[in-house]
Amino acid sequence: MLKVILPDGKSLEYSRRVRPIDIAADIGPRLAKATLAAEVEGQWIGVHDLLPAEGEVALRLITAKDPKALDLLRHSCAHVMARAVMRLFDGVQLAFGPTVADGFYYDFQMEHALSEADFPKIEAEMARIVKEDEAFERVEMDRLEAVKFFGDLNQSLKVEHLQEGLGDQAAVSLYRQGEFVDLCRGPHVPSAGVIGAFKLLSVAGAYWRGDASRQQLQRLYGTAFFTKPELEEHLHKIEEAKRRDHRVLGRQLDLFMIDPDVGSGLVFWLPKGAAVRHELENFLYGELIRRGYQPVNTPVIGNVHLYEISGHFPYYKDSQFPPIEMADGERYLLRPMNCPHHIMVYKSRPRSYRDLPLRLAEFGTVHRFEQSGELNGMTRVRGFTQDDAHIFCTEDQVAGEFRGCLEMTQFVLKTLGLNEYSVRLGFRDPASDKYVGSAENWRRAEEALERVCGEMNLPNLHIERGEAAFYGPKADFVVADCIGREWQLGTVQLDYNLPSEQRFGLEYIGDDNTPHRPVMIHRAPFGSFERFVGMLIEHFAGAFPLWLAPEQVRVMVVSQKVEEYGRAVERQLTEAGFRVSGDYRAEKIGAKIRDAQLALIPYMFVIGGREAENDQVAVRDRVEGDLGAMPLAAAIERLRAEVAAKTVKKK
RNA sequence: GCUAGCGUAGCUCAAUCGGCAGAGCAGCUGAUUUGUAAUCAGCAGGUUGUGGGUUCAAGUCCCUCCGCUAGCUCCA
Repeated sequence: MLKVILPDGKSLEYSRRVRPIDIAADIGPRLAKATLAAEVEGQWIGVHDLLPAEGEVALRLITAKDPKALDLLRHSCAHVMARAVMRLFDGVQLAFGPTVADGFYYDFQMEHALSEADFPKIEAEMARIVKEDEAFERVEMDRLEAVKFFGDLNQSLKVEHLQEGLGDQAAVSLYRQGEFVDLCRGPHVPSAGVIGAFKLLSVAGAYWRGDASRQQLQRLYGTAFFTKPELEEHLHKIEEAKRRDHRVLGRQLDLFMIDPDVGSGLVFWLPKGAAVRHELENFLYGELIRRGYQPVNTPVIGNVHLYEISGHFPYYKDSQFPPIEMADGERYLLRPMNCPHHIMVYKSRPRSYRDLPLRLAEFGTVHRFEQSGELNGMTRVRGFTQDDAHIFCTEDQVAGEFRGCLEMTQFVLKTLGLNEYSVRLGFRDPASDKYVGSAENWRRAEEALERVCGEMNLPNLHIERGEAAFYGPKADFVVADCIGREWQLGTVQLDYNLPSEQRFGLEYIGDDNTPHRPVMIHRAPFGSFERFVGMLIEHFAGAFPLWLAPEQVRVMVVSQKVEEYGRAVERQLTEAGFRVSGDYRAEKIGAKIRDAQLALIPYMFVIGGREAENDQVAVRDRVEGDLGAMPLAAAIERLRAEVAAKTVKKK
């Protein structure tokens, strides 16, 4: 006898083995039709899966209204896609087919190279399968039995996974839909007919089991929704996002460029982009001074010997610009990071505990030879400037300093209105051998970090094992770009390694008159100016707040008759410290306004005969429109206040 | 680096089966002197990413290299 307890407290009893679909049917035929899955003791199961023969289970029926139901639908759609591909092409080996943030993919190994030209054909076959509306069916199997089963089907990737990838798991589950069957944990929607709308999006390569040394599979991406309007809205959103891509806006707004003749991944900051960066540098510099940092400037190249001591040189050899060898045999490396140089500043004289914490800051330019396929606009480049600093402190000061770094990063992000980010604690993967330093140091560092972060109110704080730097654990501020890719911006990293005996052997004399070892903190609130500004362009869709706008005001004359007064206004704005330009073309005022609107200039000062007579300007706000005429002095005061407050206007 | 796709004027894009490289915007010149999102006319702009091949003929087909895009791998 099985007792099924429903969420509303009612219960049903069964003396035969039942499935969720049976229970839904007993409650009502309409519910049976709408039920996609069931939740039993926190686990989702399929509608056709058998419940236990006896005992008591709490059961919740899942319909399309459940937010997680979309995942279920997409995973089922992935199976439908794989089925269509297998129907259309020969020799298809199945790999994995999970859901991702906005859709799903399936990996295949097959002779035919898939391309977008194949999409209509595959989509048509998928539509046929959806129309056929066959049920998904769960099959349980002993693992060895499954090895034979997939072996008979010539699915060698599945056999390999069953033999090597599943540990000592004894039984596995398969899902079958018509002639298609795959190893799958499930659950699935009851039948394919539930899939209301789907679309294939792209095809790309992916390594078997994410290992670059193994064979490459073809990964087919798609997405699915319960209804067509939802799909269309999603596709529309993707189009909108493309419009705010920093690479597109960077060109349109003349912010930056990359010239392949100079080198891939090497960014030119054009005058307008440089203006934005300059404002950000000023802002950060002020914060550094306020928070007790001491700015330094250090060389952008250094003797290879230095990086051998730090351990970077042999370790990251492949992703560095190769060293320059001089006639005397000395070798110099374009620096891939600033830390060793700041360490040399620390070492330039004996240090006392009274010097600590020593906070050395530098907008330091570094170069790394990233693989060509990893380059991306401003977000992944080969030369970039970090808003870097290194804090040398005592063991006792670590928690407080680390906290200070996190607070500064939060302050910076808040000032810019960047509130959508998550904080990732990158810890060591104990199974890997890529880390240096004693297990004891790692344990201490990770504990300290977790404690400090836990005390603060950090958004979406989560731990990821294996995400640590090779020398210590870190806290990364991760922001998603307009098409959903995640980028690490700010970072705070703890380092017990570089100060150690094996590396630079840093010391300070304590109040007990004996030498002690300092701890190092690496931190960069922006990460790099390149990546940060790339994200900011997308965040603001190119419409920077007044204090950052490359061009803050455009003066425009209604007629060239008042050009003289216009130029006087422009001069006064320049003298008041604003970035300003003037439009004295023989165009209609409507055309000038349109051009300024498209250039996303925050303020337009319109000047005609009336203003010229009264020493006024007609102020137009890019977002709010015409604000009417006011004395020039009042307009300047208004702008000053807005710049000082670093106001971020909601669109 | 790997897999796939793409590369035409400064930008966005055309060019049917391999048959005279073209438009809009931007630029320049002239006219127009304008009141809150596009005044009109004209001019100029190209070794179709590079190098090679096939062909009577290549933007179009094939190969090489370079670059870009998506994903994978990587990210001190």
